[in-house]
Amino acid sequence: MKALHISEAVVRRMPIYLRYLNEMKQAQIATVSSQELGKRLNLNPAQIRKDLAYFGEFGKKGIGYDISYLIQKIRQILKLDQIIHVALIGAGNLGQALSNYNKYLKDNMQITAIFDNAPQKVNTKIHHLSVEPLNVLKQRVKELDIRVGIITVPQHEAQSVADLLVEAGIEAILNFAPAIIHVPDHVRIHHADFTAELYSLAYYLEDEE
Amino acid sequence: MKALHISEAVVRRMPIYLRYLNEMKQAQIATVSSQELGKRLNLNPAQIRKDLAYFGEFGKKGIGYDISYLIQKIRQILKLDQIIHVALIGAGNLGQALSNYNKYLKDNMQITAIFDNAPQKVNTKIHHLSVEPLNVLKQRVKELDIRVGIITVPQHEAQSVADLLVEAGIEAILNFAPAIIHVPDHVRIHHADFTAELYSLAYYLEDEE
DNA sequence: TCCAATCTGTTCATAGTTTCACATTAATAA
DNA sequence: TTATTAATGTGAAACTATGAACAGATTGGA
Repeated sequence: MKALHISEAVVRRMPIYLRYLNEMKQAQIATVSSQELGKRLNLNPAQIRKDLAYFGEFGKKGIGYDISYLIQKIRQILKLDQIIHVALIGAGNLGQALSNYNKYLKDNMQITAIFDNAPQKVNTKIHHLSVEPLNVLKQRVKELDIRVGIITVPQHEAQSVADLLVEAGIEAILNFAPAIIHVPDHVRIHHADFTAELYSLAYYLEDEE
Repeated sequence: MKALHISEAVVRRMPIYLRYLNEMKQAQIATVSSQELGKRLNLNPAQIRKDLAYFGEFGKKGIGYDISYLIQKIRQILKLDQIIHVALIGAGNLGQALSNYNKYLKDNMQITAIFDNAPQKVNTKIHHLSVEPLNVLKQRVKELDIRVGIITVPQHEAQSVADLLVEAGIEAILNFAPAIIHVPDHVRIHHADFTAELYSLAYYLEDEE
């Protein structure tokens, strides 16, 4: 069932499904159809059914999907049925903002350590975590079983931080710095690039005015 | 030259090109080949050539692309040859972090107003901009010629803020709230969803450990 | 019980995207 | 001047993703 390769587009939709399913569950709703999901998430219902079918037969004909069951399955698919420890590197404004999200993530992915080299930041607390210097990163990654790194340092430091994370044995990186950074093939990297996102929006503005 | 429809994938790569070209220009480099760009940005050179060729013939055979000229062209394509005024709604941690980026953006897209309804935030200053309440948003959007909105309010307020922006006549929205929000077809919306990005990374972690 | 309605999983067609491969052009060096 | 090298722009091929359509399963009501 899991032998074949799942496209990135499919994987990226799974968390979207998961989040909305969680909302529905909280609203005490028991089942949902692909049609309803599609309307809510602006997706084609056939696409949703197909996405889910890559991983198994989770629905019931005539009924739809049992929400609790589907949540459980998607969590398994995304490996969120265990706690994944995450390190944040860069305790600036953005880093602090992201550590706020920890509350949303707490059951699944957890920011477990924050690193920054600025002397005025080291040892300060951000949401009950002490900021630590980068020279202990490698050791702390091992100790805390950290598998994912989030880079929120300035652009020109991003590559060296990534190198450090790779050396520490991290498996995946989410990079917020506005730069393309390079990592070995065995490390997964996603870019969350606010400026690029904003610039591409400009393309769609009306001409002239 | 611009009659045909350009795919979103192409548009999203343009700011990536632009950013790296700007770096090269700063380093006093005059020309670049698609091969070199591709190596640096992890893209296939043919793809880069084709992307650019959608908009015109900017390169020279045997030479490559003149960096200054290409920067100018991409700016035109992305409509960044004018100042685009942007409103930020939500003066929380994330909103403050994003307004830091204003310095990177200052020549092109500029955060011109910040809105938030929390009484303890209204009238405080963030990088020389006063936080204003949402009830003046519509008026201020007109006055300041604001065309783009960035949503950094909590999830459950995101849709109503989007509605307000649409009503104020905004043309494009960048949504940071972890929710799918709905807008009319004439408004362009992009989602910058940190939690979804992080969750999808988990999929690529090694099984077991 | 049986019909109508609902909704999944999947096949197939369509649409879109990426990559290859090459004709063409420009610069450089012999 | 003439080969050689470097690099673009683009047609065609390969690959990927999306969407329509339908068989089959389940429910609920007549």
